[in-house]
Amino acid sequence: MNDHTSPDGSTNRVPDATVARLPVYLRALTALADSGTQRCDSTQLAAEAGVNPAMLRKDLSHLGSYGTRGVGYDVGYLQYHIARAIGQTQDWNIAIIGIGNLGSALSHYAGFSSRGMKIKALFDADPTRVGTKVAGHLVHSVDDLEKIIRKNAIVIAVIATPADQAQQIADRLISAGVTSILDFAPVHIRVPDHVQVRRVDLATELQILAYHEQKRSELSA
Amino acid sequence: MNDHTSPDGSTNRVPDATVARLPVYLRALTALADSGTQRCDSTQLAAEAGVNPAMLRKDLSHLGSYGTRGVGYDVGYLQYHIARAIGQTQDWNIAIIGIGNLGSALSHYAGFSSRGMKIKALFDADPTRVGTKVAGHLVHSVDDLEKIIRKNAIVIAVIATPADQAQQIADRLISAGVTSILDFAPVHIRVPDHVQVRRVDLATELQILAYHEQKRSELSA
DNA sequence: CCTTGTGAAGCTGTTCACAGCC
DNA sequence: GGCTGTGAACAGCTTCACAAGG
Repeated sequence: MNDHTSPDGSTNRVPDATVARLPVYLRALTALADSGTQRCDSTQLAAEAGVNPAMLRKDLSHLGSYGTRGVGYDVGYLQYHIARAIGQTQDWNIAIIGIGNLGSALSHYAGFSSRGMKIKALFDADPTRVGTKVAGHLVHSVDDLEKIIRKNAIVIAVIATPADQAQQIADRLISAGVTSILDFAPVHIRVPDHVQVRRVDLATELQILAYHEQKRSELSA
Repeated sequence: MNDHTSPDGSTNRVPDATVARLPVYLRALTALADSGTQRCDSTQLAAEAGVNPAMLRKDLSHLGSYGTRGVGYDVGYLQYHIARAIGQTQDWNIAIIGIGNLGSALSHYAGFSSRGMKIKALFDADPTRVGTKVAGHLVHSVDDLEKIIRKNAIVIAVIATPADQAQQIADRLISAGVTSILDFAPVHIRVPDHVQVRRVDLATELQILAYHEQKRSELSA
């Protein structure tokens, strides 16, 4: 037995790699639950999530002991405990800055709200977009960024602006209280230590695939 | 000195973690070049890319020895060699399947073509979308998938369909010759060993940020 | 003298294999 | 008997610190 989520509420470190997989497990469990499955073992769940069963068990062991030896896991029970661990029991208000093609697509994305991510404010610098509605949300002027972020106490924001504006927008978001940023702009943004940034680089993903394709074709040379 | 890209063309293994950062370095170099910088050292370039200078140097050492001790790197020279290493000297034809909000945004994304990724074909299952033009490209019926993929010898494809169609589309793509898939659908897709998949999960990225936000707020409890 | 390129050390993450428990 | 939970072995990645070399 382990220390995990101690009775007094003090929790210990879950490895980053594990944290990144917990939402995947949760999604896999939801899929099982939707298909009427009430119990599963680590092999099934791992297959659904696309990982090795040993890794799944090790990951879950960082949260606590929510399975039954010789039997497996109760889908609903495990679902609840993972959801709890990753903060899925509460909703998070988010803002999206830059309502171009990508920002607009993100605004429409149904996967956010089903995961507890509530879009609370959209911003754009283009006066022809300000005042329009996208996916049912009013697009605010970026001039009102600080005011609206503060008023709604938003701490998670998505940057979908052109590269040359990302740093400046990040600085303003942080000054208004944002402490987590998802960055789609293809530049590294500099932030203070207390702010976390995750970057998603769409072109880079394709370049990584292309690298391996190239290696493959070199073999036939 | 090292074995690296041997004279006979046989290359050796570059670590995956390095491959994933090479496009970032290339982008950083392009930014420097655009601002008129001709020479840089590992500290500058690493700062631009958001990594530790030692890691940058170690990464580059897997490609060869393209710097000058006591001086630094020639921007254009290094740019060329990284571009060469990741296959950026040729263009890659890609297909996008699922032209909803996300697929449409990806079709418009300028960052692809500037990185050598040429959109060659768009597909959708919705008859009201088939035949329309998105970002200058005709949307084909998914019925013609195999035919068009084969005709254009496309090996890299992007799946932006709903989750429940992703596996079936992947199977069809692979049967038509695709060997690299970028998957935006929130499910793990099963593929043969010779096919590589990279998954981008937008909601998961926000959930990871939320996890750390939650940890933070627990401290004040 | 300055910065690269790189062994070696240290760290993190993954897999194995089996003890523990139902 | 069978599956979980986990120590121990392993593999890969990052950082350090310095020798090599312009």
